[in-house]
Amino acid sequence: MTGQVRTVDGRVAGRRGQATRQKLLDCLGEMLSSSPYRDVKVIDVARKAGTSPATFYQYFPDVEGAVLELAEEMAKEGAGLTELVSGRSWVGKAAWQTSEELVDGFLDFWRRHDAILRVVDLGAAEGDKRFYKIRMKILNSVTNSLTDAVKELQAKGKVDKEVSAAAMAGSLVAMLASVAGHQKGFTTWGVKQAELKPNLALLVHLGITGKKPVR
Amino acid sequence: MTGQVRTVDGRVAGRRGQATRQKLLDCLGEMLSSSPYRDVKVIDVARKAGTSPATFYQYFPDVEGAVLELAEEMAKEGAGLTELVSGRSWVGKAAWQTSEELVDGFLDFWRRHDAILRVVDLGAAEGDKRFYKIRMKILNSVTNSLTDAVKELQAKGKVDKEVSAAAMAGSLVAMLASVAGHQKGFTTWGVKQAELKPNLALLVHLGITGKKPVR
DNA sequence: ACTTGTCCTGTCATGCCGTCAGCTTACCGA
DNA sequence: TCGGTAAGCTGACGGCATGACAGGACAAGT
Repeated sequence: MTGQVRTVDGRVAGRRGQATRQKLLDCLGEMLSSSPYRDVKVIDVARKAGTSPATFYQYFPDVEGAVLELAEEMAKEGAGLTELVSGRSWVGKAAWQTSEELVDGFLDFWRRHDAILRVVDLGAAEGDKRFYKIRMKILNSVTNSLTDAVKELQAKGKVDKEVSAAAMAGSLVAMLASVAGHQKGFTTWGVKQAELKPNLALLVHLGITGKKPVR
Repeated sequence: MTGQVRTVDGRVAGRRGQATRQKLLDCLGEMLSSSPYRDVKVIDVARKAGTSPATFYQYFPDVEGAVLELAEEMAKEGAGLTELVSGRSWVGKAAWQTSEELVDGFLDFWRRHDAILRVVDLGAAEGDKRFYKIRMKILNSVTNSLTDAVKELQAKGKVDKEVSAAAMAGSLVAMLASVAGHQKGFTTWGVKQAELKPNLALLVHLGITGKKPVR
């Protein structure tokens, strides 16, 4: 289904080609971490990878195209975030643990990929469907699981029927994503990581179960 | 305090100068709404304003500098967001109304300024202190008020002492900002505005008071 | 009309973008 | 071993954005 990796002009990439392609992607990732997105130039990425701009254009249509590729890679790993929610219990003490682990896992993932996620976020906010799709792919893995959790609790009568499961899950995940994206900001401002996490977990718990946690 | 408006080379701008400067800012704002940040070029802004690139550089060091100016303008208006929280009641039915109005006001403000806020968000996430400061200026007006509200409730013994007021307020505001930034995304996906707002209000209420709302 | 200071633009050097033709390298079958 | 073929890379080029400057246009006061 994925087919082979192809160059822009249609050739199939061999071993060597894939290597340089990957090197370009790696260097692009580094550049994104170290300088503003607006200032990342093809020529810099190429230089950093020890090759020429022309080579870059052989594998990617432009910087944006390469970023999409990078984001795609990350999204695959992001699918694993589902496991932070699915199959977990949202009752009693276990619910608190579930909340904490979800927050932990989420913040960690975001911290590891903050540079690319920033750009994906921007692209999605600007209305670019390709970026939006990738963002969804990552967030949905968690959102859907959370939505199911809420619906299940509703079925048992433990949560008000009025609550829209999807909206609630979506809002919580958006919160996590946003806070994760500005983690550095929070700490610079004076809120410590140590008190940030429990509060996020508390909000998640409140949002899903509608009750204060039992610790 | 603000002093006079000055050109890059130090001259004070007169009436006519201020007009073209403002026109450039307006056009920049439009461009930001209609095309990706990365693709906004000085020459396009200048053309749209019916002037030349050289004129642009007389008033702003670069695109980023002009965006900062635009953001500064918006931040002034954003200070008014405080009134959505300060002096409101967080007890009983009134608390629900306060929550709803806060969400309403916030989403509305964000929708009106989404293009610039996107860029400010990006700049802040990338670690640019100037953008970060502006973001804080806007969010703090709400965050501080919310923090006070939580502390007050804590003093009355209505909210657990363990809760970090600042972290809670910060997380809620981050959530609002994030959801606001992806409003279009939510609707495209299938969550309607009508069910999004009550759920956000519910989360705000839960976060601040720790209780389910009385409607 | 002349001066003064503000305001705008033509022009130019510089540097990045994106493309192409052409060169080198690796692989493969005869 | 020897082409043949496709993959892989780059130098070079026209085109366009950037950013600096000097000089011209304009308004207001004298």
